[in-house]
Amino acid sequence: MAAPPSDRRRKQPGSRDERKSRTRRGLLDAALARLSGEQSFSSLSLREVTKDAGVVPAAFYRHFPTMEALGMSLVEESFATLRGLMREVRSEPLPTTHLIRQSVDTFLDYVLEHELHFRFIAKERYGGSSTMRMAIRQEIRLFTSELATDLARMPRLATVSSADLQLISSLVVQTIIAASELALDARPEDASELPRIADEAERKLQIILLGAAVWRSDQSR
Amino acid sequence: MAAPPSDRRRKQPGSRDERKSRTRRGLLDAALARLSGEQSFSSLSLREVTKDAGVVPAAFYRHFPTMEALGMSLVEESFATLRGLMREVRSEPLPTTHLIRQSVDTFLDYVLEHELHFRFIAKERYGGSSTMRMAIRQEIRLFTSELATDLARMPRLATVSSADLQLISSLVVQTIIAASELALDARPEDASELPRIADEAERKLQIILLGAAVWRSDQSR
DNA sequence: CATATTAGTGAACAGATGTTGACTTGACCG
DNA sequence: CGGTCAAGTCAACATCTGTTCACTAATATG
Repeated sequence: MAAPPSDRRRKQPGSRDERKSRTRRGLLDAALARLSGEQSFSSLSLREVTKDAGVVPAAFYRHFPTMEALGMSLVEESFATLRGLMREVRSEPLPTTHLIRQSVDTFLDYVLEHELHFRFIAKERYGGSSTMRMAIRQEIRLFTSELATDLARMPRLATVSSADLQLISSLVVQTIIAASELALDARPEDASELPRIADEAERKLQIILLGAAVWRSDQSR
Repeated sequence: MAAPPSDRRRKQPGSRDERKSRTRRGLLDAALARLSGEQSFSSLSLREVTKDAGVVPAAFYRHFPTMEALGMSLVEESFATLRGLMREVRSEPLPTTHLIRQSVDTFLDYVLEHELHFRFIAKERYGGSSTMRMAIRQEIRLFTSELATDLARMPRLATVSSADLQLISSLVVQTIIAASELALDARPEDASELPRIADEAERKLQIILLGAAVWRSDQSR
């Protein structure tokens, strides 16, 4: 008469470590999924996360001491994927024509591919706790510096000082971030929206690089 | 022997409407104050707001149907003050030298003067509900358009088409917003931080305007 | 002056929240 | 094989949440 024991623990396969890191991923993914909606991280509850991950609330503490810690992990892994993009781009030969347009397209594609991570960053960049904000700002600063060394290789920026390169890179980054945020909010039903955003970003970058090339020589005002 | 009745309702002066709008302000201010800390709007509870405003939770509904409505009021009044700044600036004669630097300083001063409002906007610009985000984006678009008409009066931009002016204005706005967000997070104990932020913004704007002036003539690539 | 409005009260509710402790049960290792 | 370790469970807790309802008392109105 005894029915087969309805075991709620039914994730069978894998060693102990594998199973642990799998539910850890489950928690991170559950949080990311929730954050793609209307909620912000600080309004996200531990219980919601564990529920979506298919785990009891108390199990959360086996993986993170607090929600804040989970948030920091999300920041870290978001920028880890971004570094992946940079490595990828650098390994390929640079296009000689339409370099700006191609870079914009590549970046925006990447953002949409990792939509949830970038949505999270966009929200927490200014909305999160101060430790989170500082962590994100630090990562962006790092990204800006790396981009600056890439910009130095452009012929028309050959004569620019490294301090000015930093400035220009910061302008480029803030422009591409703004475009990313628009792209994330673009309604998928309007297919013309994304190219328009890319167009605008491209033109902005052209203006910036144009100004940068004249910048030094005009230093005297 | 009867002590004077310890009336909890003790905001005496004013007509009924005055008192109503005073507690309404109290609610708005309480929310703003809370949001200057670590919380985000979506994690702000109705009870916290009413408690700080010195009013019982149920009284909230006499002023707003929901927290979301209070948030929209905050958006509205934040940008109302910003329009105030624009009117102010336009009524004064434009400085003929250091125009960019003076504009940057004026704006950043204004941001710090209305710190709480701008902190709120910074957080909710990407962290809030989609209706809030859209409202903020719309207001920024409006601001961008108005700035574009002002830019048109600059001698070196006289030949620029209105579509391009819009583009340039958007660049200027995104730069000044980025500077504002940095200024809001500047540690007050380091007095050198604010001028550095203003310096950076000034130089960025110079690059942009420089590029804009050459832009049209370079249209052929 | 009598009456009607209405901002604010106070208590109660059903539900959600973070954190705890003692427990099970399967994988690991000697 | 037998003991240890740890991921996950379960139940309980005190606290906070939004919303409701009937109420009070002061202002406004006719």
